Amino acid sequence: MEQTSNPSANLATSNVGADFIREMLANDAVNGPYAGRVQTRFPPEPNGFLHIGHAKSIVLNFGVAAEFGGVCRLRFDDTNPETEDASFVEAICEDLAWLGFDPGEPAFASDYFGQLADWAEKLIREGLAYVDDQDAETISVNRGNFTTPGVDSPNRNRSVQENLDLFARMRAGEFTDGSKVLRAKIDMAHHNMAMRDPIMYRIRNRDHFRTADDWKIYPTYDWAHGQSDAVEGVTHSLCTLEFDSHRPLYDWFIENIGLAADRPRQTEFARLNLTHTVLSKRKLAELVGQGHVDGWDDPRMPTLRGLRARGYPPEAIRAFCEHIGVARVNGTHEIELLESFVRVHHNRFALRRMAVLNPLELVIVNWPEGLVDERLAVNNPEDELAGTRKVPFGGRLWIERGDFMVDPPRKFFRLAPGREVRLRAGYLVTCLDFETNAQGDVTRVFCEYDPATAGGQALDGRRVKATIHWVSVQHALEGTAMLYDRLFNDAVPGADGGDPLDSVNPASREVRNGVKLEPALADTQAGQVVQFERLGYFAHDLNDHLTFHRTVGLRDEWAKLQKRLPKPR
RNA sequence: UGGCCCGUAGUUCAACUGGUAGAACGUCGGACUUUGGCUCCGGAUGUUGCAGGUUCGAGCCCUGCCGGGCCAGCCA
Repeated sequence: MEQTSNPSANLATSNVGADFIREMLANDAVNGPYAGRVQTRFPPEPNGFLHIGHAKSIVLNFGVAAEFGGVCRLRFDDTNPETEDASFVEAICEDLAWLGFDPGEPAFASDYFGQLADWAEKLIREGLAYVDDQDAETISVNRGNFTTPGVDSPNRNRSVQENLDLFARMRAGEFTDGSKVLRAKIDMAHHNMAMRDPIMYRIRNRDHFRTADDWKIYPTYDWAHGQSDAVEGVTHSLCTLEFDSHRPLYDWFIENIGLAADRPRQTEFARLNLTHTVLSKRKLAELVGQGHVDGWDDPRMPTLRGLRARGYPPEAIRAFCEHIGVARVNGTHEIELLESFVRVHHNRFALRRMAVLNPLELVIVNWPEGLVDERLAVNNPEDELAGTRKVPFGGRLWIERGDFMVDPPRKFFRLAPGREVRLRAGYLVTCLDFETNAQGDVTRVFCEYDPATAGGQALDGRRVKATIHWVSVQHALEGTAMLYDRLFNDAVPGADGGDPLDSVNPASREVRNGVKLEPALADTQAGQVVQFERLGYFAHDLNDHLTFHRTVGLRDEWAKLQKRLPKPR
């Protein structure tokens, strides 16, 4: 065959420095048994929602297939009727599509139950599988442990005829759950526990969401996965590191069934871990179950649905997954890196709006009574095509409480008595006075504006050190802001050996009602992400109008400075 | 305890397969700025887990330690 006609062949020499999987693919394109063909799969179990860890696998599997001119299929590993159901199939397809990948016509391991059973019979006939009557407990004990070999089951040497008969009756539903299993006959003394006569089928007299009551026996992961890969023509079966010790078994099944040289091969890579969160289905379920979050789609959850509600764009998630690459080292990525990708995307595309989260009233003492000035504000300085909008400006404005200080430290550039600042897209104002209540809290700030600075520019060229945002009191809409902090206080929850949930941050969400919003915010669509100027990116709630979820804050030099400065009065 | 996998800046990855260690994020400093954002420029950080060995030369090869992860579901 002429390799020059193979588009993948060119990649073989141009992938120096690529990750180990792409290097393998490039090499296989030329030297492998697949004639340059690449086929991968994304194999979720339909018993939970996709999270960002799955996104890494999706981006890898679909990405690599596309790069090498191959295909990647979505296949549901639906081998356990006890926990799986159709609603998850739908949710997973939705989330996959949202991430930017085509679920196509998904495949199901259950599509191959018939083929699997035929192959199982073939192994029985060759004396490589047997029906075991021992109960789960006994099987477990007899499997031995790391230092002691297992002991053979008394049923290990049943005749082929008897095994065939028993297996047929298992299929027919003659036995109760757990009373019998089909096991591969490999080696009870194998140093790899996965090879000590692993279970291929267990009896479950229970309806499956796709095959209904067709089957009374269900294949285990080990028996179903590699064979499903083989049926579909998968060349490279990419999975996570914990399956490393299962690879010999994956190979054993494939080889003993007698599949051809272009059979699938398993390669493991490190799963994704992120600081300040958890990515295990079990722990995620506990967060929901124990009420630490509102649900699987809570904006604090690392699920795709949660991230979507939080305002994380699929583009940023994909870019993050591509950036982190793939290796065999089990590590933990800093959540800040993901956030950085989120900021990069929104900085480019999010419309700028003004909102005041912690309002303080500013009165312009020389503002003409009753005058409303429609100021023109830029929608996105990073995108001229985003245009401008009008923002009403009056004599009473809400400003951020943190933008005024009675007795500011040297590095504070914002408003203070005697200080002049710019009101974004408005005017330059100088603070003349302020008012406090009985507790000494500032209740109002009095300023004088310079009428010659409309738009925010002084004709005499004088400069101000700060620009602050504002919302007209008279025109302000009231909304709700959900301010999120890390879900877990510990960078790596559970690293100390305790329960990861022990470090759940009880203050991971602050609900701020009565936030002041500029009128244009009324037009924000469900799910749309805007930048509240100087504060951060906020995603409009999917259902509640004028409720915004803080996606991520802006980088904040002042906040960093404050941490180093002595506590101000 | 046994087997397997893995150790390179704070973090995650590179280093053309043996030629003297780089990037991104973070961090620090500066420039610019109608967002203390963005952008731009610059700095710092490594005994390549440790100890030997092979070699003219080792992050790459060998040996031994140390540390971490995974494995004893009829979960995946």
